[in-house]
Amino acid sequence: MDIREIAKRAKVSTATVSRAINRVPTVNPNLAKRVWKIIEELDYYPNTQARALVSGKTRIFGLIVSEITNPFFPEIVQSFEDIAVQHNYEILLTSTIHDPKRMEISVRRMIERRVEGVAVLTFGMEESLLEGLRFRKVPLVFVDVAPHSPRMSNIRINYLQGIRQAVQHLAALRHTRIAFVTGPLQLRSALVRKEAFQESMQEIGLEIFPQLIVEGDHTMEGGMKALIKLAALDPRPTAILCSNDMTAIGVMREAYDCGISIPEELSVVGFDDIRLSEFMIPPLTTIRMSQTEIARLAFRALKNEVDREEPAAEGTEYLLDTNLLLRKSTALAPGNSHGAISSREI
Amino acid sequence: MDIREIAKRAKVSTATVSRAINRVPTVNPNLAKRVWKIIEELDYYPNTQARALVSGKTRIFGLIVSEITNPFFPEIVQSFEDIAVQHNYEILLTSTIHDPKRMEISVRRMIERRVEGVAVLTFGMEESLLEGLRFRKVPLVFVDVAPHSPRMSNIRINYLQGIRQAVQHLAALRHTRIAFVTGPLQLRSALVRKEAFQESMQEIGLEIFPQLIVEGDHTMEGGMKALIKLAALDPRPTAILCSNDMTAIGVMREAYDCGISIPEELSVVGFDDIRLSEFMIPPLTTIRMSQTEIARLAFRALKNEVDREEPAAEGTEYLLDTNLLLRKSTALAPGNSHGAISSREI
DNA sequence: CTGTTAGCGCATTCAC
DNA sequence: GTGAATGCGCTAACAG
Repeated sequence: MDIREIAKRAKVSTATVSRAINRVPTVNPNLAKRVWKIIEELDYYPNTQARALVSGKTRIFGLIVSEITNPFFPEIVQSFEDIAVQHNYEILLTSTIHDPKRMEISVRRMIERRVEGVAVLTFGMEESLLEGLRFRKVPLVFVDVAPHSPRMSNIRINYLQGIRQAVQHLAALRHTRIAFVTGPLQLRSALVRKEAFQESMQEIGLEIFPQLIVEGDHTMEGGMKALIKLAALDPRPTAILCSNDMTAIGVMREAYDCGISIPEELSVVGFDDIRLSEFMIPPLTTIRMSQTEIARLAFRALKNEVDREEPAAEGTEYLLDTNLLLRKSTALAPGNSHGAISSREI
Repeated sequence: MDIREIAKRAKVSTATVSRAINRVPTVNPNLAKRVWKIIEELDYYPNTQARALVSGKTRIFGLIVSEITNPFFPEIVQSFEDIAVQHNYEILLTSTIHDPKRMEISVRRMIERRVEGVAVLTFGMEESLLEGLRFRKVPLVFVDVAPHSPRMSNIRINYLQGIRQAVQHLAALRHTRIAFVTGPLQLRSALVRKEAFQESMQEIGLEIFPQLIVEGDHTMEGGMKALIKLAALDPRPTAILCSNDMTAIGVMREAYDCGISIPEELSVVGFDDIRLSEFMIPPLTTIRMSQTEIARLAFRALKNEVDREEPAAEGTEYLLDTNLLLRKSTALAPGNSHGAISSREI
C-alpha cells in the first residue's frame, strides 16, 4: 500500500498523488478529490520515513528532561505533546536522571533520529554534552543557560519577580527569620533562585542569616533533611521559602512528624506550582512558574528556528514571569497573632 | 556525510561499510577496523530513516498511556524507555487524557510513523479505536483486556491476590465495616478490583454493606468526595480500601480536613504503590503493582511478538502479581484498642 | 569475503 | 497542470 497503488487506482501519476497529499495548490481540484477519495477508501497513510528521507525533514523534536518521574515534568511533556501534535511534529522524549551517561545516550538518539531541534529542559545540567547537536547545527532551546550563539534560544525565567513577591508577603506577615532551602547549587536555576532570595531580602532590609540558608536537592527527602536542620536552630525560623515544591512538600512532611504545625508555627512557601501542591495539607502557597508556558515557549522557539531562513546571530531570548500564588501554608509570624492590633498600637 | 563518504575514505564499497556497521561477522576484521576508525573520526551516525525505509523496521514502539500527568505513569514511561534504549528501540509516547479523539490521533500517529508494536496502557479504555493498528497487523499489548487473537498480548494482573491480603489485614485488625472506593467503573481494571474486593470480603464471611461501596474516579478529588459521603454515614466505616493511590490520597486529605485522624479513627489502604504514597502523612499502606514490572512485561511482549516467526494464534498472556505493602495508614479498629487483650478475654 | 546494483516510498526536478 | 525520471541514504541480493 503505497503512493503508486493510489496513483494506479486514481489513474494519475505518483507525482500528482504526492501533490494532492501535500495540498499543492496548482493541482486540479477534480483530480485531487479523486485521489483523496481513494486514499480514504484504502485508509492509506503516507510513510513518514520515506518522506523524511527525501525531504530532509523528520518533523521530530527532541525533548530532554531531567526526570520524567519528577512531578514537575509530566505537565511539560503533556503540553509539549499537545502543541507538537497540532503542528504535525512528533516528540523524541528522553529522561537523563541527572546522569551524564544518559545525557550522552540521549544526544546520540536525537542525532540518529535526525531531530530538527531539541528542547533541553534540564535547568542547567550537563549542557557541555550537547556538542554533537551543536556541531550538526540542530536548533536548541534551553532554560536559563543558553549561550548567545546562532540557533540557540533561551527561556529566561524571571525568578526574582515571584521570589520578591514571596519574601514581601512573608515580611508583611511579620516574619523576619526567613529561611531558604536551595536546590542543588550546581544547577544554574537553583543558584539563581537563591540569589533572587538574597536580593529580595536585602532590598527590604531584612537580615539574611547564613545558617538559615540550607542546601537541598529539589527532592522531598532533601526538604525533610532541611527541616530537621532548621528545626534544631534556636531560635527557629518562622518561615521557610523553598527552591521548589517537592522540597516544600518534604519540609511539610517532616514538620508534621516533628509536631510543628503549618502555618501556625511555621509558614512554608514553595516554587513551581506543581499540581500536587494544591492538594497538600494545608494547600501550599507557592510561586507559580507555568509548565504549560515553558512547553509552549520551548516549542515556539524551536519552530521559529526551523522556519527561519537565516538563524539570528545571537540566538533568541524568551521571557517567562513567575508569580506568587497564595494558598494556605503561610500565616502571621508566631507571636504576632494580633498583628493588626499591634500595628494600630504603634 | 553519508555511507558513501565513509566508503570513499576507507577505500571500500558502501556495502562493506554497511556490513561493518551492522557487525556482519563475515567481514574482514581489518577492513571493519578501518571503517570504524573513519566513522569515529567523522563522528558519523547512520540515518535511521533510510535504514527504516529499506529494512522495513523502524525500531519504534508506541506507548499509549491514559495520562502522563497521573503519577502512576511516569514510572512506567521511565522504565519502558530504559529497556527500549537497551534494545535500540525508540518510543512514540502519547497520552490520551481519556479522550477518544486523542486516542484516535494517537493511533494515526503510530501508524504514520510505522511503529512495530504498541503498548496500550490505558487499563481498559477505548480499545475499539485501535482497529487501524489491528488491521495493519501491528502487535499490541494490553493490560487486562486483550482479546485472544494473534499478535495480541495481555498482561493479566492478579488483583485478587493483593486485595485479598489487604482485606484480611483489615479483618485481622478487627475491622468489619470496610468501605471500598472504586475507580470509574467503565474502566475494566477498576471493575475487576471492585469485584476482587467483594470476593475477598465474602470468602472470609465479612458483610458487604452496599452503601460502603462508593464510586470514585481514580483522582484525588474523587477520593475527597468519597470520604465526604462515607464520613456522613452512621455508623461510619472504620477502614477504607481504595481502587488506587490517588484516591487514597484524596481520602486522607479530606479526612484531615474533617478532623478524622488516620489511622486511629480510620484505616486507609491504597492500590498501585506510586512513589508518592510513601511520603504521605502517615505513609500509605497500599497494594503494590510494580510499574517497572508492567513496563518490562509490556516491552517483552512486544519484542517477543516482533521477533517471532509465526504469531501465536491465541496471543500470549503475561501474569503480574500484586502484594500488600504495610506502612502506617492502618491500625486496629477503633473500640478495639486493646485488641490483643480482648482476644485473650474471649 | 567484497563490490556492484537495485530498490525501499516518496518529493521534486524537468519536459510536456 | 501533469507525468516520467531522479535520488534521498541505506540494505540486501547477487556476482565475482
